[in-house]
Amino acid sequence: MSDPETRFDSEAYRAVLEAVEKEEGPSAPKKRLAILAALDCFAEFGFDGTSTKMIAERAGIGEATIFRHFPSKKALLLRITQPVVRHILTPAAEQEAYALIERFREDRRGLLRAVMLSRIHFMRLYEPLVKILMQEVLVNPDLRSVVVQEATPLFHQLAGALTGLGPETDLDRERFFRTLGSFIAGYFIHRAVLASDREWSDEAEVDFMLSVLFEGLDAALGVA
Amino acid sequence: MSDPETRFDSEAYRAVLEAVEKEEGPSAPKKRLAILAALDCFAEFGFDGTSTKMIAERAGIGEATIFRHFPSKKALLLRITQPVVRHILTPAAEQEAYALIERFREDRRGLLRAVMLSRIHFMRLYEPLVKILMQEVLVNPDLRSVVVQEATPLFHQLAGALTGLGPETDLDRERFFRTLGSFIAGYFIHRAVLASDREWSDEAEVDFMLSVLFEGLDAALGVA
Amino acid sequence: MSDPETRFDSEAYRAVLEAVEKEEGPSAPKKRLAILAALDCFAEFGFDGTSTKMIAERAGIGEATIFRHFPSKKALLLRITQPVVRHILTPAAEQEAYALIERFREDRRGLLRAVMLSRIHFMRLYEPLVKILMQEVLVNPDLRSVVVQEATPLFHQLAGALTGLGPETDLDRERFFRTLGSFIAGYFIHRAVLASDREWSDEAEVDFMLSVLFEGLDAALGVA
Amino acid sequence: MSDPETRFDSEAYRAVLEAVEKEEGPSAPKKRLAILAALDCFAEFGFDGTSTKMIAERAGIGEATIFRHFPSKKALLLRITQPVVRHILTPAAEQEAYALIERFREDRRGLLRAVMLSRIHFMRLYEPLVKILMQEVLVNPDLRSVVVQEATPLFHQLAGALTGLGPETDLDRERFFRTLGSFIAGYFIHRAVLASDREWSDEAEVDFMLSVLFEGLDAALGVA
DNA sequence: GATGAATGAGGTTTCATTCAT
DNA sequence: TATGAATGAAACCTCATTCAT
Repeated sequence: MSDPETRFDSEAYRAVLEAVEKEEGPSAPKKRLAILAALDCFAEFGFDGTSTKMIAERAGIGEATIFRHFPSKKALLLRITQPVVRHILTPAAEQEAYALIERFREDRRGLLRAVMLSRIHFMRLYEPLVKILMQEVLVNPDLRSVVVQEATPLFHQLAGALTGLGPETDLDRERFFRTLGSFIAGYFIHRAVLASDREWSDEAEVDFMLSVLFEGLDAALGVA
Repeated sequence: MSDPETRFDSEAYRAVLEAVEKEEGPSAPKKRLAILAALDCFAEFGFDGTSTKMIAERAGIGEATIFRHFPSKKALLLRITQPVVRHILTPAAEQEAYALIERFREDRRGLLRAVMLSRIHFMRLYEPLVKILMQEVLVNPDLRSVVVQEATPLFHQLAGALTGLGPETDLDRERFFRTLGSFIAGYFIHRAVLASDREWSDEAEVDFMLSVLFEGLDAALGVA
Repeated sequence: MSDPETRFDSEAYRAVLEAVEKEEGPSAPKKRLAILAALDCFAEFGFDGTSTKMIAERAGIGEATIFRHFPSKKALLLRITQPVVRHILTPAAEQEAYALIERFREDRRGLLRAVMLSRIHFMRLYEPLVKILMQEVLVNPDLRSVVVQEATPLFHQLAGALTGLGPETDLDRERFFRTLGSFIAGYFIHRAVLASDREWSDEAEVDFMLSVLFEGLDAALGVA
Repeated sequence: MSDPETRFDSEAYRAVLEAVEKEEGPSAPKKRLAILAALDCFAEFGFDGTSTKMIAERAGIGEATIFRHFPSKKALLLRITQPVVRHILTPAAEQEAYALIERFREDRRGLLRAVMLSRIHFMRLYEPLVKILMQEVLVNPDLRSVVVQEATPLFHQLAGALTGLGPETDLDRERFFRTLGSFIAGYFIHRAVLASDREWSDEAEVDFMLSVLFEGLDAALGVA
């Protein structure tokens, strides 16, 4: 493996680090390496599939150093994921949502487009972390409830803006957001896991989805 | 924990057993218990989060018995998942696809409805196994390629029947199936992971999705 | 590996079987296979390096069958080695020694030659078993004392015949037999372990050794 | 068992440690204990007859500590035996051989005497290790080839010095060294295994052997 | 702050052996 | 007689974590 100092020099890793340090203050250089290597390993092998030895090796540090900075392996996971889930997913997203709602006041399609693109951008930005979350959510009830709790208010806020449309019920909203969430999740899974080698235009993809959503499949296929 | 003999007496467990035994021949009673307990644990804790001791305890058998029937823990995972992925997902699904294509010759919407319902039925039937697959696919390259390999021909077959519609390209097909796949995956995730306590009508859900797909979101919300 | 029925069809294996059956009476066919496979494995991997599973596989029988015929793995070892050590090494050798002593009454060199050739023949005949003994003697005190006990009377008997020669002491005798034993053991080790692929003439080797013993190294090298 | 710190305080153990540390650098104190205890156990029970738990107990350390210093049990064996076989058996012996050859230029008997005494001294010095080698050489092909490889050049070198004597052939040399090797090996086996309680004078033994070798058995027995 | 050394607990797997058929 | 199934005990080895330096 390459030099640990340069190995993690991509946008994704820097973004997670930034989020973590926004909560914990600036960290010692070896702590940063530990965070980045853990992020990398958890995403690749899963939490239980990663040993602290692997992290230490990939970070180029001693195994004991990890425990200087984090009380346990589980804490390391949470100290990496929570800041991103909390500080990034929620408040930033909420702020952003306000701004978008303001900007696309009457333009529902434009609003939806902006939301989807921003969420896809987010997922691309935090790709390794999102992979970790997807795995852990299936297995770790704590993390599951954190994600659900943090994400729902955002959903409800958007719901108000996006739907002003005739006979809506809670069931409808839920269906609507499930549909929206599915699009995004499915898009990410496809891109990140199954077809990670191909390059796509996010904008074209989103426009296709919007065509389907607003005009139906036939129209979308005719248009795309 | 309840009596192992009756603990796994649900449709889901029976279906997986049947699929496994179709490949390996009928198995000794304790081997069956091992399979079922492993299925249960892997789905609940993930592969790496499950110890063979846990499986043995949940199955009510000795730990060594597992290794009489499976050469390793990894092999146990594959011998449970592969038959379902292979014998169930593919040939049965292909056969079924033929029948459906025949039956809904001119009725694209009807065909799509039938396909979605059957896939959702499948996911419900093999729920624990599907959970395992979702986790492992993110982490286990072997299983990943098995899934991709087994699933793609089915996709391509359906593509021919479902799309006969103006200017199609490979890109369109892919988008179309990603959209379809996302719907189903998202639906399953939502149902199985995030809102596992609620009861839904699969039919109503699918009809909503079809409305969106064929007539667009507004029409769907107005109709649903 | 080849068919177990024909795999062990060599002189060495037949000789051990014969020795065992002389003590225990004729044995069931699968018992014979167990004995032969055990002989084979013990010689190749050592007693502790051989598992009952390996024996069963090499014999083409079920693992449990071994325990039908032998109460334990250790007993299996003893029931193979003891008959050969007891009934073959000792009484037969003693009888043979009598005969040789009679025949070579005045011819010490001829007697020694006959003894060495017969012992080398014995080691060749029971090659796998001798390998087993060499290993176990280093590790298994029981077997060690059995071998020492069984072998010493034979040594003393020969001593009387071979040495009638000036100032002998017990120390001399011991040295003499150590020298003799070393020749044979070293010859066997060299042949069986270190240079198992080469073919030698036992007679030429023994004649060389005898030259050394009776005339000294220079004479031997000049003669050989 | 006695205190591990003092248990292994004999020349034999110190010599092996020194050889190992010459290759690997100085080792942590518990690593040294692990090496010594392993040496002890392997010599007493054989490699397969020794468990890592036994080693840990005899060393007075935790079982896991062994695996911090050696990647596997097999590696532990090799890391103990190889340095002795390599650094001691070969280069030192070669150097020594040069010196002896120089010193006993015309005195073949003196040279042979010195070589035998030095080899016997070596075997006494590394007694437990030599026991291990004798066992493993019969069972472990890796070690077998290491020993053969390391030992042959030394043999050939000595051959040139010792034999300058009329009609020699490769066959003669081989026989000669087999004879020599047999003497030494047999002497060691007798001393270490079969009659470990008795005390001998190495010098008297060697002189007896040399008498046999140079003047023949009768002369030797008359002289000894 | 950083780490090599150390380890108890626990992981997967193997073993010799028993038992039901 | 023969064996597939079963297993407690123990094998080798890994893990997350602590501690002395």
